[in-house]
Amino acid sequence: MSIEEATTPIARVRDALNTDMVGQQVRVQGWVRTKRTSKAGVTFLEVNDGSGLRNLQIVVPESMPDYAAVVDAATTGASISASGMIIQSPAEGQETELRAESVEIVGSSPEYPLAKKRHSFEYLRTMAHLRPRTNTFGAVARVRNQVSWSIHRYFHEQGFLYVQTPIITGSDAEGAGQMFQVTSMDLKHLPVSEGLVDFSEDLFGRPTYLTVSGQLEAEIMATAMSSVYTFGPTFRAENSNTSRHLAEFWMVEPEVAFCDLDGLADLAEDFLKRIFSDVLNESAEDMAFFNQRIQPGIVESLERIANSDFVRLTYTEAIEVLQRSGRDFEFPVYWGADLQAEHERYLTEIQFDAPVILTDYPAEIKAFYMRLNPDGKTVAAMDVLVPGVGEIIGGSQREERYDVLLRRMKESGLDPEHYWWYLDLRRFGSVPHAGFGLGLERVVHFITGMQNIRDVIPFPRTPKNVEF
RNA sequence: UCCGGCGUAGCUCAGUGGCAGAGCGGGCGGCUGUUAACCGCUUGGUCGUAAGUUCGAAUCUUACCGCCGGAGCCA
Repeated sequence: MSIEEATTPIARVRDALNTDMVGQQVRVQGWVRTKRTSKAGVTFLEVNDGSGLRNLQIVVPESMPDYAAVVDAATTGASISASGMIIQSPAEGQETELRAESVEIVGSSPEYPLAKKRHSFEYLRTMAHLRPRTNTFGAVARVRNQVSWSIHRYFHEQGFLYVQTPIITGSDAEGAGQMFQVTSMDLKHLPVSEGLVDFSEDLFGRPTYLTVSGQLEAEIMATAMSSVYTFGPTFRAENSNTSRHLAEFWMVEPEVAFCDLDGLADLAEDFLKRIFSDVLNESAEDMAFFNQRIQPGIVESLERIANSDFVRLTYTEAIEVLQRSGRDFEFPVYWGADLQAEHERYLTEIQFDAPVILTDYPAEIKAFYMRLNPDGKTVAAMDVLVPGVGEIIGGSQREERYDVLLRRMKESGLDPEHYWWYLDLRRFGSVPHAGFGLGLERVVHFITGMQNIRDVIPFPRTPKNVEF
């Protein structure tokens, strides 16, 4: 590389596609998507660097030094660095192109396994190290980034404090499924005392687990800082084999002091609408791609949702709606039964065709920390259901009354001594508070219209899948 | 974990008891300011693994492994 080339400003592909750049001398670095050689003495390289969906066409003239060698090595997948001038393209298909004066092959790519054709998502999952280089997975990565930013921005603007809750926890029943156990002990030589593993030998001196939720710790922070949220990885050791579950996923959990269930539902609705409109505005190109190639109508659907009220009804009302529907459900509908996927789907896809916020579930089917309603049989719980994906948010007003919480804990078979600090929050300045959990992947799943949640996280962890 | 479906060329799939196939990709050649390029030729196989039935198995049976879809659990 000459000194002149080294000092040429680097342009991202996304910027080089802008007609404002015409006449600029730039260097573009990226990976070759396709190569087309014309015998008229010119080769076209389409290059992408992840900055956007569209590729930059680099026109390599035969007169360029090392033309034959460069063109030979610039195969699909190769990384290159090209210098030249951005010009207005004389041909159809793109507004600008780079007229190369020099092209350096940074890394060649013989026998690249991803052909220039459509691959099944199942096959691409076996190529998780290369699939970010495809249009679909590049777009997913950018939308996921946009959603993450939007989440932080929303809460920041609302005056929430971003707090970090632990990933390793000593609580063995946070109320959300099977947990992964964490240990530093040698599993081949476990210290055993009276037939049981002696955890006093373990690093923490007791059994520890990967967190399934940051909620309990977020409640601690909320009862000091008022409005907080966590945003981090969570883990479920369930043997779930579905298109909607992961063993490791990212969850956003706001927790708000001096807030009841109505306030929480308002927050959830405002929050979701904001994410949807942000993505539509700021990832328009990628969303147009999903709309065209993945799920026709998804853009219009998101626009409608962002601009209309969510349907709100209580569990009891939902049961009545389902019973009146005349539908022959596989699982019977009666008060006290947990709603099945088919019931949720009926409500959100057929009855209302909109997001639905269901509230006030029977206490028996919900967690111990949810606030008992005055009727004594329901709790102030809330699920937000969206068409296609189902439950996207689960939350509740928390039980702030010491005696009620203690009783509910015992009824759930939990040892109050393990939750002494959680109970303490109800002894010292207790306050009504509420919070919810939103699965990042569920949101991206819904927004992109991708069929499988394993395709909206770069490195999915599911049973028997941890290669990358 | 349960139910159902599927494992055949690098990829997507056809072949359902009698010679192992197509399209795409790869290679070679032609053509072209090209752009899902196009045209011709060509390459390419442990039919998931193991056992069984049969004169003969990719095809039928059994077990196992893997993948996909649905259900449950949930976000």
